Amino acid sequence: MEYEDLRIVDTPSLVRDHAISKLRNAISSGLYPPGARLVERELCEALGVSRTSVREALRQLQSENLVEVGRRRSINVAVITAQDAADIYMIREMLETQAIRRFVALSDDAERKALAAVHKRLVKALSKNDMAQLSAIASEFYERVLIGAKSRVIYEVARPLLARVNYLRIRSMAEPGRLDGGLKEWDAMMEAVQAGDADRAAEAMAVHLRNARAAIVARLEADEKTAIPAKRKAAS
Amino acid sequence: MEYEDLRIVDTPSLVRDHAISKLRNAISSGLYPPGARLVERELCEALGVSRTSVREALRQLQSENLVEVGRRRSINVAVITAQDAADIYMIREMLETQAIRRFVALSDDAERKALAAVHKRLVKALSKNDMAQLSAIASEFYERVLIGAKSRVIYEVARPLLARVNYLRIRSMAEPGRLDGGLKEWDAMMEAVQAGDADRAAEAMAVHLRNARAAIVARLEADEKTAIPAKRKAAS
DNA sequence: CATCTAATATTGTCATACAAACTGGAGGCC
DNA sequence: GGCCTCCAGTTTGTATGACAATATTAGATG
Repeated sequence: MEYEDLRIVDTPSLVRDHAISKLRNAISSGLYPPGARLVERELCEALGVSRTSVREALRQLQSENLVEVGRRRSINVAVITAQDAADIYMIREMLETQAIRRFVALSDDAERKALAAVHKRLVKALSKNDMAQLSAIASEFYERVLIGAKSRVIYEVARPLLARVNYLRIRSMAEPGRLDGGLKEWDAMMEAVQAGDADRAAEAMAVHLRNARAAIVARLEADEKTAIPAKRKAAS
Repeated sequence: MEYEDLRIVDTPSLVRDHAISKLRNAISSGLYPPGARLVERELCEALGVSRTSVREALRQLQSENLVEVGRRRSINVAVITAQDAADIYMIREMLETQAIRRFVALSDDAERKALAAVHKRLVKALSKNDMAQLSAIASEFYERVLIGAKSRVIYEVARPLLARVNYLRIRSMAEPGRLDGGLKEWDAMMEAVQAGDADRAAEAMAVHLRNARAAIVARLEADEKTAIPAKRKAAS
């Protein structure tokens, strides 16, 4: 999920970036669940960095809408409502259908091969019902499509959206029937990409995201109906 | 362009936010042109705040892609290529047509009235050929549409895109013929909104953004052909 | 048991400090 | 004169410590 830059030039790896990616992971994985309060001092200890760095990391996560400020200036993991999820998936559909079209048109051989490899791993994980693994691989698939589309802007806009729904994916894939349906969707996408058929690839992506959206929105709406939790604490 | 929060509760106005909005303005207005290097110490002096605050502000602007890190860690005002601009406008078209549809469906009377008022000011400024003014009002128009669409997600995704092209708008509107064409476009949008015709409003927005895109991309391509400036300094 | 008050935590901001990387120049060398 | 090297000054990244203004909690009190 996280790739170290292997570029020869320039990458003294910043403490801040490390902190950001740790926090992102903690949120994606659900270690810090939606609504959990993030206390600077605790994060300093947990990450072993100074408050300076933690604060800069938080500012960035804030811009990415992974965390939000509560009424009293507290920083909480962002809560995604059913409405939010519906909108995010709608926008993802717009962006990622466009992205996969460009992937078909612009990707080089290595990129297509790499995508196929990811797809293969996906199928394998799918057969094992390993949700966490599956979610991580799916993330990588989407991301590779975005990268192969070779548009800085599309990447910059779509990537944060991916990050925001990351932690929802595990649950959505656990919806009954979602797994099998999912398999066909991934296959269709991959096949269209390899056939170089942009229209079909885009349509397959659209179908996939619409189905994912339906599953996630349904789940969130069900959640919202049952529970209005007042406060949630972070996992220790 | 910048509205102070008038909410009764909670708004001790942070130094950091002040810094962010000052910097945003400086970039939008062209005071800090694309490529200009932003030196922390200078910003501290200019803004009269500590390095801590400046750095946190920069992190945020960085997430918003208004500034980017140069090869050796320097922070520069983001340079937008013709390709970037084309993509940004493509995405804006997707998002803002959706937004104006929702505006038509969901806005209340006050919001429609406010939008009409902005439109009126727009027309006035247009007749005076006051580009800077015009750009600011146009910004407000787009923003009000986004707000009236009542989708947190759409707003969060589209708003940074608006900010990124802000400084380009002045130049694009100066393109010959763009002004008059622009007037018709705005009128069409406003009329459709007031008629409650979502389809027509969306189409008008799409046409408007496509035209704006064409003007800006043409301008940027022309620029890129003539000059490959090595370094640019910030205005003092 | 409800409330008010005092002790404690948390956030926002500033001032410093210092290492590492980078920049620009002064001299020195050919 | 042109070129290279090494030194001093910049700039960024990070850590600390301090302090005011609020929140939150715990306690004391009726």
